[in-house]
Amino acid sequence: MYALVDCNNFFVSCERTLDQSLEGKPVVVLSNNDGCVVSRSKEAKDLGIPMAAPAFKYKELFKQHDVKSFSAKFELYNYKSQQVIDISKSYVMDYEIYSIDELFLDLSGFKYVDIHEYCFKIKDDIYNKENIPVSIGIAPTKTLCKVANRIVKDFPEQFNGIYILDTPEKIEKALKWLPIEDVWGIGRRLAVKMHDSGVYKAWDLLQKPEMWVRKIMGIHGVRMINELKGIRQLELDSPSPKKSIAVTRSFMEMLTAKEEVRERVETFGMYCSERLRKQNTCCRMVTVFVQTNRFRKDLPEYRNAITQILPNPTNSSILIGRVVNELFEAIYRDGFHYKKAGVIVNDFVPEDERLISLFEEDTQNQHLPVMKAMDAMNKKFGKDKVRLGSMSGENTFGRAQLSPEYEAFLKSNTLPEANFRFH
DNA sequence: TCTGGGGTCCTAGGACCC
DNA sequence: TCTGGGGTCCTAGGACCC
Repeated sequence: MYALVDCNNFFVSCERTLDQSLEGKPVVVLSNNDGCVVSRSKEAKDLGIPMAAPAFKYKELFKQHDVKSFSAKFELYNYKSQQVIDISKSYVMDYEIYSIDELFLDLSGFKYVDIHEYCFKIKDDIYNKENIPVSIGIAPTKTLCKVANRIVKDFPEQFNGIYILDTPEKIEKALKWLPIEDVWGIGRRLAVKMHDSGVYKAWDLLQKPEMWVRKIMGIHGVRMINELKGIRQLELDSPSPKKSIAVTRSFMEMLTAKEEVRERVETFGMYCSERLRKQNTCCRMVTVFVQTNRFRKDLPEYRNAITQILPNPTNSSILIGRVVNELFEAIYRDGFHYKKAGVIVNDFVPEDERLISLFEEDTQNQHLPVMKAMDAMNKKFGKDKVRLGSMSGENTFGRAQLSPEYEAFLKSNTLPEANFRFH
């Protein structure tokens, strides 16, 4: 059996560890620029605030019901996440970190242990030490763990945070209850196709011929069906180095000056380079994109992206910055109101296995010591203390004022690397 | 006034090879 | 008259996840 440990409304729970008085009140956490809602307490959900709700549309409601809202504090969330992982993994031999607020535990080999009781101990331990409430869903496959977790959350009084989905009878009952769109791996598009074909519950999908599923959903669908039947198709993954790194942001205000956009894009490129060096890889591809505000139908729309394959893999901020600049020049058009831009790097090779083109000058190795020194100084003295001349050094992204509790937290903790998948 | 920021995997089609 | 077939690699786009 696997267990899925899922932190309840994780970002909000993290905020509550800093301020106990938030307990029992409606609380939301907002994305960058305080744009939209990314985490909601139960009380906030009950007020009808949907996930990803644009904050400006709900301002009145927030005021009316005294909803507390916070800007995201990712250092805090990453730190708490690591604490939860450390506690959970101490109970098992094998585990998989699935996201910032979820991890799978391998319970095979626990034949003679009362799994239910054991998972209660994990849950209580996490709550006692870290003040983070979790739900645990237990089942023979990952997909069924997700279902079990959903059941825990939908029937809180009945299950008290833990549910085991093990017998065929329980599985059948659960799948006849679960809407198809809530199955792990069914997104918005597939949900529509499912409804069109009369599939409304997870159970209905199992009644469809395999060929049909294969045609509509590809190989995912076949795996999904087996997983729902309790036949294991997905193993626990061991942590793997990233295959792409992206730094993208929406701007607080729309930008019309070329140099302002350039400065941001160059900064994004530098962040990408830093993250490449952190995992000791070089990239062979760089992509730059810019776009206008797609919600402003009154303004002309423009979006473009361009990718360059590098002759020699690199993680030098200087070399990547140069490429980013060229690409930016190639796609930037005057006369638009830019709202968002980003840099994405991919196609990685380990730093020490680079194959060098014979015909292109390669200065990566000259840059590396300087870059590593820059990284070390930034680590010691704070983010962006040492930077390239092209960066303005201004804080270009908005963030609300930090609470005193959070300032205290930042001072008192050595923060772990922020390399989790989001959420 | 104001709408997030990351990631992964799969597939179809084209280029190219013999 | 008649115009191969199989394979790989790459890329863009689409789907999904949190």
